[in-house]
Amino acid sequence: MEPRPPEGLGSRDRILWAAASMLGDDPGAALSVRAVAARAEVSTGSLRHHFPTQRALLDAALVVVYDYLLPAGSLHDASIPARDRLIDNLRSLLVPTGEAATPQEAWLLIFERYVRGDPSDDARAEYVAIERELRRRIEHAHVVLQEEGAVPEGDNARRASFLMTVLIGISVGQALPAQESRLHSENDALHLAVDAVLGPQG
Amino acid sequence: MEPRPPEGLGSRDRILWAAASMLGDDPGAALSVRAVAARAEVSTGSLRHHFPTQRALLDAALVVVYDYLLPAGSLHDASIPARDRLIDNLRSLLVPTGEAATPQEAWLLIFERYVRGDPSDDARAEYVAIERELRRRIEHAHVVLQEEGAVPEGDNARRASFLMTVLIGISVGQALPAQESRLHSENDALHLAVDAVLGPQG
DNA sequence: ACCTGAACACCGTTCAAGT
DNA sequence: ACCTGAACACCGTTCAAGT
Repeated sequence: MEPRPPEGLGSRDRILWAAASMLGDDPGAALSVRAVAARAEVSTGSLRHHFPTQRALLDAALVVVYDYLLPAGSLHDASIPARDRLIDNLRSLLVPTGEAATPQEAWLLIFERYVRGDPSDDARAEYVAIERELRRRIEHAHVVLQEEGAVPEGDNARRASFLMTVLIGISVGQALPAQESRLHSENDALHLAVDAVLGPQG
Repeated sequence: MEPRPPEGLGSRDRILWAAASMLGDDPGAALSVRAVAARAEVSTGSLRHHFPTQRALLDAALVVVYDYLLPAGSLHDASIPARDRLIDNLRSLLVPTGEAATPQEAWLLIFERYVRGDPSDDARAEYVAIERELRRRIEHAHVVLQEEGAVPEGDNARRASFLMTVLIGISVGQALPAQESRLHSENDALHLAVDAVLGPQG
């Protein structure tokens, strides 16, 4: 039942294949050392040799998944300022997908499934996985921009966590009644948040 | 060196005291079963008896910290840095009030009244008024701090709008399922947001 | 350099056994 | 009911030892 790594791959590539395939099975998967090493059919020591921390492994796996396996937006277009690309990337996460056509529908669904009436452990886990995947996409955007030197080193998980909070705030704000156009204040919030994260110079 | 629980407390209260004191030492503390149990001087089994999961323990500890130990409105206390007072002020807006006892209940009510099924104009106006009042409180905090010269001149409405978005994000985050303690990331988000608004020097 | 697998120092949760 | 502490099934990281 367990999928096995393609033949002819070196250890490092088997590890990346294993991690990517686990994210493919479940984008919110936890990626523990032992689980990835087992699927890659290498030892935990070998995994640690190629990827000194879990962060390093996760970052490398996300590059494989998002840059190599999934279509890219403007993220890699070096002619656009890093700040704008990050904002584009975040904005793309705000677009409702799946069953929901509007922010109202989207959040009503989310609350129905994951908030109302003491949701089951399965339901909770499902939401946690969804959020983790979004977080990872944001982290990945940071890694890409960092590789260009366009974004300073720093705690990308922390940055992603903050930006996730701002995105939730904006998205819920879209669902709530408002007197005037939100377009300007949403844009403004995204810019302020991204500047807070990228540092003074932007 | 290790602080010891006050005498005369029952196990449950010793556990809460231990958890609260650890959060007092470091709001980002991890609160592991063993660490809390050790400071409380009870067994892990006893801790689990009173608080069946880490979530339950953390939630109970947060109630102690925020509702019981920190009821002070610090806005006018010039001995506290402006930045900290603004954060305190924002945090006070996050505490559920009225009919709702939890963020879950609060947001379910809000969505029921102001989002589901094309709300009436009256309902919409009601929400707009609530949000305006919250915005005003945030703006007011800016004004108070500006009068002291502790906050630079600037567009307070814009600042309040951004902080409102972040507060909504944090509050909805509190209602949604999460795997780990949100305490640290919430704190972090508040700090990042306030720094973004107050400018580089803080 | 690359790899192994044990060891270390942690987690949260469960549970038989005591009082 | 309350409490104990061992046991279980996990973590991520380190490291001596092999090739």
